[in-house]
Formats: sequence, structure tokens, C-alpha cells
Amino acid sequence: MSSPLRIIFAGTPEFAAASLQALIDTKEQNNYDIVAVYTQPDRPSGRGQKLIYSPVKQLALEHDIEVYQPLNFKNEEDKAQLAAHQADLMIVAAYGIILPKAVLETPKLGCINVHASILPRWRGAAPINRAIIAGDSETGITIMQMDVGLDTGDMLLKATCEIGPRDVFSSLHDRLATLGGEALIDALEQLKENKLTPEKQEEVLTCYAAKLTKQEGDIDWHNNAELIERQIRGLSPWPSAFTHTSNGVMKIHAAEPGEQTSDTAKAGEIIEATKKGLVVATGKGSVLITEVQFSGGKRMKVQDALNGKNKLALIPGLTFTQTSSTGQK
RNA sequence: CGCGGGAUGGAGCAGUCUGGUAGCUCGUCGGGCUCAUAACCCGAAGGUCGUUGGUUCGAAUCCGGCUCCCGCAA
Repeated sequence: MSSPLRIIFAGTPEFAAASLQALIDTKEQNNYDIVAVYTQPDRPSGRGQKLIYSPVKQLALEHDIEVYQPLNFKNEEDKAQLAAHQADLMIVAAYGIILPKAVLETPKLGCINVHASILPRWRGAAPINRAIIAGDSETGITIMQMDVGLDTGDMLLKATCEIGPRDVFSSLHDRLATLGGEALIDALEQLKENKLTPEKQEEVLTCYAAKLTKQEGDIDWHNNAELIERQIRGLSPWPSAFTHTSNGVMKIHAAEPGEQTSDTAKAGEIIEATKKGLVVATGKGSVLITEVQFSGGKRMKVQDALNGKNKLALIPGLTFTQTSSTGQK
């Protein structure tokens, strides 16, 4: 084996950290040299005003890898600094910063991206959530050569993964994160041997995974049960599906298709409240809500919620409402 | 100093204002009833009340410091 592959890694959240971890785990045997890690600048987030290090930054620090956090790559200094690493390759995973052409062309082998969907379906920011919400039965990881467009580059390698009927964002995310790391290593090894064949994305099949907004979580109980149930599973734990109860806003973290239906119940009405969960009527069919969270409290099983102070808001016959139907933002 | 809620047996909560025997709904374990059960009946175990200092004859409760958790907002 010749000189090590000089790699720059760029990523921010947990999903990206899994890929970085995979690189770290295999760098000895595969001869990788992770010369720098790029991640978004620390921002005051969370409560208070604490600066939280991104998962990628934390991992990099644990392994004594240099971390860079430029705002963007618009100024020459940042570009020069990037070039100074003399990298062969830059790996980007959920970095969250647009890379201009000049940056993409800086490393000898360019930049490759770990994307959490089977492209060209679900280009963009929230592919995992969108796949669940749309009811896809399969998704996966695409490793691609980046170009100036948003997830439009040529595809190098794909790995698929099923979406189960009970999958919520977090469960699918974790599986994809692991799969992403594996696919990345796989791709790198094949790249070294020149075995990858770039494949163009078929334009007609593309669709974009738009960013999630808080408002999308506001459940319209007039929709049919399947749609609502997917909305709940795809948005948990953030921004999370929610509804209004007699006791304030209630987030809903997990749900399954309901078995019971009622001819008389209005959309949003609680039909049944048992240990198994809350059966709620919708425009068509019902959903079984199994995990909820009230303001100020932790998420909990419906079974537990029925024991405590919020039980009065969960009595059969009461109706959940959507924000827009009651007025106000 | 962004706003606010919270920490009490394994879980969810009450009790705190007005200091004085640790309470509720579940779960767990044992027993009973039943063709059977996630149902019902009887019984039991399980808590230094987040931490620390103070006030008091006496603190879950009043006062001060600290830690952690969560909602909103970003």
C-alpha cells in the first residue's frame, strides 16, 4: 500500500458522526488519514444560551482531529485553509453548508457525499423523514460524487434498507446512519481500485425532501388515518406531530393504525383510552396513539399518561383540535 | 442573564400556599375467582421526598446555593 488517502470529513449531526466513526474505526487497516474535520459553527442552541458542540465536533475532538468551523466558503481565507490540507478527497455527510464549485474541486478526487435516500428520490434536507411520511416501503443510502447542484451529482454506490410499518424517524435514522458508514467505507475501497462507475441521476425520477417545519406537525384529524399515522412516525422526535387537548398542546411520538372505528365520532375525537393507547377517530379510519408528551414533561407511554395529571384531557368523547381550526398561528 | 414547567417507592401523579403518622392510579410479587383473560376480588413488598446549607421542638412542605430533566423560542 502506498501513501495514505488524505481525507477531509465535513458533517454536523448524529447521522454524519456515524460515518466519521466508520472512518476512524477502519483508518488503520484501510490507510486513511483524516486530516481535518469541518462542521457547522457552534451556535447557541437548546435552552439557556449554551453553545453545544455538534456530534461530529465532539467525536473529532475525542480523537484529536483538527476541527474547522467556517460560516461558509465565500471568503478566500476559508478556501485557502481548505486547500492547505492537501486532501485527496473530501467526504460530506449532512454538513448543512453549501459548497461552491471552487471548494468541490479543491481535493484531487473531489467531494463525495453520503446521502440518506436512494437518489434521485428525496434530494435535499430531510430525506429520512420524507420517506416515512410518503409511505415509501424502502429507502437507503446513496454515495455520490458531488457537483454544484443540490444532491444532483453522479451516483457511485447504493445500499438499500426497508422501512417497516412501525419505523419512526429515530429508528430508521439509526439504521441508515450505520448503513451510511458501511456504504462509505465500501465506496472508498472500491474507489481506490477504480471500480466505481458513476451513474447519472434520471431527472424524471427526482423529488425533493423539503426541510421540515414546525407547522407540519399540526395534525389535521380530517385526513385519513394512514396519512396521520405516517406524519406522526416521520416527524418524531422533531419537530414532532402535535395536537391540542383540553390541557394544552400534546406531542405525539408514536402511533399505529387503529382497529376500531366509529360512525358517530367526529374527526379528532377520542374513541377509546386504554393501556394500549388512545384510539382517535380521523377523517377515515382511526389511529392508535401509543406515546405522547405534554408541555414540560417527558415523553411517555399513553398507559402512563392515563395515570397522572393529564388523564382528564384524555377521556373518551373529548376531541383533539388543529391549531388553524381554533384560530391563531 | 431569552420565557416557562419540573425532580416524591419500578412508571405517571397528589400532597408544598396554611410545617406535625408518606397518599392516589398503575406496575411487580403472592393468593383467590374463571373454560379463559389485558377483566374482577384479597393480600404483600417497595420511598434517607434531586443535592446541600439554614430557620424550627419538628421540614417533602419555609429560606439560600447547586445539579439534572423538559416545553416554548432560536
